[in-house]
Amino acid sequence: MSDDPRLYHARDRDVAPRSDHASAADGLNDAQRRAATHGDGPLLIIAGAGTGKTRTLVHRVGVLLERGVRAERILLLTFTRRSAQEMLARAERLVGSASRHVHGGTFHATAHRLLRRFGEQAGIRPDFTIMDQSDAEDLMQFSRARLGFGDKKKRFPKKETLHHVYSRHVNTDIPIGALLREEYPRFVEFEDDIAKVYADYTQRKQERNLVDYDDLLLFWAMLLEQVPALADRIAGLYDHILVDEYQDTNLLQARILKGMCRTHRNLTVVGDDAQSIYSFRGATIRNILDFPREFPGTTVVALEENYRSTQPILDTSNVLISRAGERYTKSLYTKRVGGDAPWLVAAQDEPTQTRFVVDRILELHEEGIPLREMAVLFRAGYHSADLEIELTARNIPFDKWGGLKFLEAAHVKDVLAFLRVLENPRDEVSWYRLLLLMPGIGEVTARHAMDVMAEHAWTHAAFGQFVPPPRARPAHQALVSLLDQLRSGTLDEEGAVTREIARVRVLYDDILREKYDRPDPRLADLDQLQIIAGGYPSRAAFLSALALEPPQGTQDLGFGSDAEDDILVLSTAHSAKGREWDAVFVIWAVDGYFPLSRALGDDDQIDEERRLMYVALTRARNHLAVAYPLNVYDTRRGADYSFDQVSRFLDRGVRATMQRVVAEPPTAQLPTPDATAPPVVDLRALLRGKFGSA
DNA sequence: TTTTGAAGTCTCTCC
DNA sequence: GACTTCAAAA
Repeated sequence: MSDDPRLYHARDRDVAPRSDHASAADGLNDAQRRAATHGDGPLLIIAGAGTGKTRTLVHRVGVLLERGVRAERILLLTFTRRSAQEMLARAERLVGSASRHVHGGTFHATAHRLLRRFGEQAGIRPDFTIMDQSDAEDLMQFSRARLGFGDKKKRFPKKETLHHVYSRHVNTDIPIGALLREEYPRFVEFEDDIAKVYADYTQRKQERNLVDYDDLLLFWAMLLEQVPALADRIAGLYDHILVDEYQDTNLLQARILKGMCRTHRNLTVVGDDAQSIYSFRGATIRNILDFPREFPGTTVVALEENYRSTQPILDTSNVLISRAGERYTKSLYTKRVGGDAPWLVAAQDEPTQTRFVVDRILELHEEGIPLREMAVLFRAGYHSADLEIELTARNIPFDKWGGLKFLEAAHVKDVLAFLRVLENPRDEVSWYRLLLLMPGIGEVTARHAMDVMAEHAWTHAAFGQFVPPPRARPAHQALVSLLDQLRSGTLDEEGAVTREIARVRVLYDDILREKYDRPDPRLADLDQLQIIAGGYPSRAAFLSALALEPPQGTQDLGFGSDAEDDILVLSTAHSAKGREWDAVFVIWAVDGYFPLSRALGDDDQIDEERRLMYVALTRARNHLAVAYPLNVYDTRRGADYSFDQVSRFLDRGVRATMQRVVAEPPTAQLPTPDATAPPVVDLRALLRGKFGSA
């Protein structure tokens, strides 16, 4: 729950004692020191890629502690759980255990903690369930259907679209109509109906005690802006607020920061406008560009000396980003000497590209670079499919970041639905999901069951009151007894959640085996889920943490990482942010892939894709290779083969900083068949025989 | 009337 | 390869 210490404090670990004479400001360059030792008042740190941003922030925390600021009065907001942990761990190494009580986490996790604590006084029941994005979309679908927009009289936006627009509206304050005109002109005519769906959705959430991601931020902002008594208490919790990756915050988050700084102005934000890559979720570069105006008297410090990459890699990156529109102009430089120009690798087709990357990885590995010091980056999760097959075939261990998440897998969500219904009997989304799993229960029966439960005020016994049609009776029976069994269990006991999942699986595993052709990997996922559950003190803590701090994938779960810690990383460019590797490969640098084709019409989106490419390139320390296949097998475009162009971001100027390499096609050629010779084996005849042609 | 199976339609990024 | 839409079976 909110007190789960793992989320907010640095992990306990051995700490090297600090010399009494050292200062947290030691070992920094001038600009970094200016930022770290800045006194009170707003501070904006413009930090280019690889310029020691994290280091500076960590040292600033150290300096604040040295000045006597109490750790628990410092709030460190980061973008991902990983960076929160990393920073707190580093702070602890720097200044010792004093830093252990610094509060750190993502905006959403922090909002969650505050809402559990203060929400009740603002009408939010403290036992709310957090919906992830797809849950929220499902709930939106209920509203859509209930209002009669499900019937296909006219093209009405899909639940994903409805949710996307809703979310953007909440995060950006842009009116619904404007969003529709901008992004979905064909739905402008439905504006009034869409507003009705949103009203229903909002009410539904309240009745069902559900909270979506956007609500977490929205309620936080509302507490600060509209409930003066609570606002003072909440803002009064902290004397210093530090925000990482500020370029990826949105208007709502900026409002929250403003509210949190009502009693003081000790706000430090760090960001790089050139790395803003989250506008799709409402992030706006304006936050960072307008910061000095919003907070008059801001001190601005720019970090431009790069400690990560070789100069040739920076040259390529600098030219690439110089094509972008509005930004804080800065040019990265390094004192590192030498280094090869990045490679621009032309490959005939995808297999050639794959082959090249794998061969080169092995080559570098031979030269002594561990696999974990190498990464392959791409625009979208599915771009690595061919590579994953090849790596598996050649026994190269890899870890994939981004893309399909463990928790988004249908079978994991299924099991969680049972737990969520126990936790919050009004959780309509989970009830629906769970009911549809049961044999003999379909959409109509499920709806009916939920109507009955609503009539009985969603009490625990309500489901038992429902009289199912004959076909569904065994399923109903089984469910009722399972839920009774689970509810009679003790809650706060060690390992209770794991045991609950085990009980659910007595029923669910059979359903799963029925549903999927290859059930084993999915059953293994559920084993993993039970293991993760073992780490949480209660069901509520488990469910909340899962929504806010999802494990990246099976490898994140503590398995494998010890047994095989030399693992290659495959990652989307988004998930790679904030990380660095000795050698980086960017694949699919092709127009339509990177940038993605759907961004092609829009200058702003193209700019964002360009920044994303910049993020990818600047992950590399010593070796950088950008590969593009010339011929693409792509059924989406109608043709089996299309001849593609190298990404527009690699224009003449950028290419001039790179060296060209031509990937050799895979050498293992099949022998050329002799068309005139008779077939050695007539497969068709064999096949006919196999089925005993009549 | 309800459920289930099959064909058809796309495919991003994350808290 | 996952999810929605459409038609057939119980």
